[in-house]
Order: sequence, then structure tokens, then C-alpha cells
Amino acid sequence: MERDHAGASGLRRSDLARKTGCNLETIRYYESVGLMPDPPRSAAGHRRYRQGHVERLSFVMRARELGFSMVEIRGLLSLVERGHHSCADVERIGRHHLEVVRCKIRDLQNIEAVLTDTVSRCGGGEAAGCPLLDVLSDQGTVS
Amino acid sequence: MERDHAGASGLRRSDLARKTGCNLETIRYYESVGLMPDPPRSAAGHRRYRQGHVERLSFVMRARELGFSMVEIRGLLSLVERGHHSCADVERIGRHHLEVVRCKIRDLQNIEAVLTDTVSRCGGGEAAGCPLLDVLSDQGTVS
DNA sequence: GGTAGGGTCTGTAGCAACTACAGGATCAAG
DNA sequence: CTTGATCCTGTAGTTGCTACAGACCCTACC
Repeated sequence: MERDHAGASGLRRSDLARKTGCNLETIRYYESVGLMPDPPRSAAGHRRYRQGHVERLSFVMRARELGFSMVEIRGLLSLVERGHHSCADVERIGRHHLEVVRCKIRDLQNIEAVLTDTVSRCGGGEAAGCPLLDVLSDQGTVS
Repeated sequence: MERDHAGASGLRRSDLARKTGCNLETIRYYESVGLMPDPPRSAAGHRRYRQGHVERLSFVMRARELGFSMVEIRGLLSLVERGHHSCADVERIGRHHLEVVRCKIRDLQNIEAVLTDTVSRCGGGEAAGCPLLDVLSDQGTVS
């Protein structure tokens, strides 16, 4: 018996990890920081999860994949909990996060431009020193 | 006297911080992890820096601005130290880092696409629940 | 010469967001 | 009943800093 359909007992931590693709230890970590609730325990103190935990952990993981911070995720979850009649709050969090993401992209694109230019001058000729070391040593071109 | 032109004594840590724009504590941190050498000390044990330290710290800071990890910077510095007849090694580090940067940009652009799409459906109509919460709750569209 | 205020010294703790291990208890199968 | 897998807890490590406490020192001013 694979215990997956949770008779009287529920899912073990390893089951939850397998079902969600989450790292085993991370589950415990999410509990410790309040992203996941403390689950019920078996007589011996082992965690027993139910379908709701699978869904909640999946939610958290998808939010992490989208780069939401744990503070933001806590915010989203609390909005979910209280029945989402505050869709505008959700949108606000989403829009703010989108701005953060776009900002990171811009920063990285600036870096990429400098590196691409610099590295492209590398292979050419070993004429006047190393272009990358020059960029790093002189007044940088990083805006 | 501003002590900047370093008579018999050299620059204090705060001088180095001001000249480079580096945080005061970060200088000590860079020393502790070997990115900066242990500087000479005054009789009372205070750090005294010279122009070479200014240049080295500037190098480190520019490399950090370009997103190089501290391991990579240590590598670059050791190539600088030994006289850079190994320009190909520098280029290899640079190209590898460029790949990492491009990879991060791609990841963030995927995130941006999902968020942009989702959030754009938010303001429209409060018809069928919250688009962002739906994306997070259902099978995500995150590739 | 004394003192007030800054600056400096060290070690250590904290941040995000995990990951990994040690050492012990427990569970399930043979 | 034993064996091996899994579970439990607490704690330490990662990256790249930043900040604090408590002690020392240095300089300017009176």
C-alpha cells in the first residue's frame, strides 16, 4: 500500500515532497517561517499532511518560481485565507513585484551589454592588454 | 590637514571608504574573505591604506557591479597579480559569467511575461475571481 | 593636562531562502 | 526481531554583506 490515498493517516513529509517536487527539508523550513501551517501529527509525532497542504505548498512554490519574496507570499496567502474579496490588494502586490522584476532585468541587461562588448574585444588581438581587466581597472563604463 | 595625501601614515579605513564609495564594514569583510589584503597597521593597530588599496578595492567593486561572484573575483585578481599573460583565462571567466547573466535574464523575462499577462487581466473585470491567484492556485503557466 | 566627541578595533549576530548534517526515535517488511 | 528506510529535532553552512556592542584610541579644544 502506497499510503498515497491517505486512509486514516495522511501523507508523510516525503509524500508531500514527492507530490509537489519540493525539497524535503524546505517543507520543514516553510513551516518554521509560517508559510505552511503546523500539520497534525501522528501519535509518535510524525507530520501527517492532507490534500490542502499539497495545494498550499504548490501555491507557495509557484509564487517562488515567479520570484515573489516570502514576505509577499505571506501577504498573498493571507489574502487568500480571508476569502479574496480584496482582489485589488492582490493586484497591487503583483504589479509591485512586476516592477521589481523589470528593474532586475534592466540591471542585468546593462551588465550584459558591458560584458558582451568587452568580451567581444577579447579574442581579437592580444594587442593592448586585456579588455576585461581594463574595464575593471579603469573608470568603469558601468552606468 | 586632511590626511588624504598620506604623509607617513596612509589612509584610514573611513578615507578608503569615502574614496571608493564602499561601505566601511564591507572593507573589513573583504579583508576577512581575502578579496583585500591585510593592510599595514599603525602602532595602535589601526589600518593604514595606500593608493594600491584604493585601486584594488575599486577593481573589486566594479567586478561586483558587473555581477561577478566573489569566487570569480578572486580568480580574476589572482590572474592580475601574476602579470596577465593569461588573458585567455580572463576571457574564459568573462564569457562564463556572461552566460550566467544571460540565463538570469531569460528566467526573469519568462517571469515578466507571465506576470504581465496575468496582471493585465486584473483591472479588467472582477468577473471570475482573481487572475493572479488563479495562476498561483492552478497548474501554473510557468514554463 | 584633561576631557569630550569622534573614529577605530574586535567579535558576533542578523538578513534571505534555503540546504545539509548529526544523532536519535520510529516504522514497515521480512 | 532485526534491518534499513524514514522520521524527528536542533544546528551549522551557504552568499554577500550590514550592523551592533563594548572597548580602545586619537584629536581638538580649553
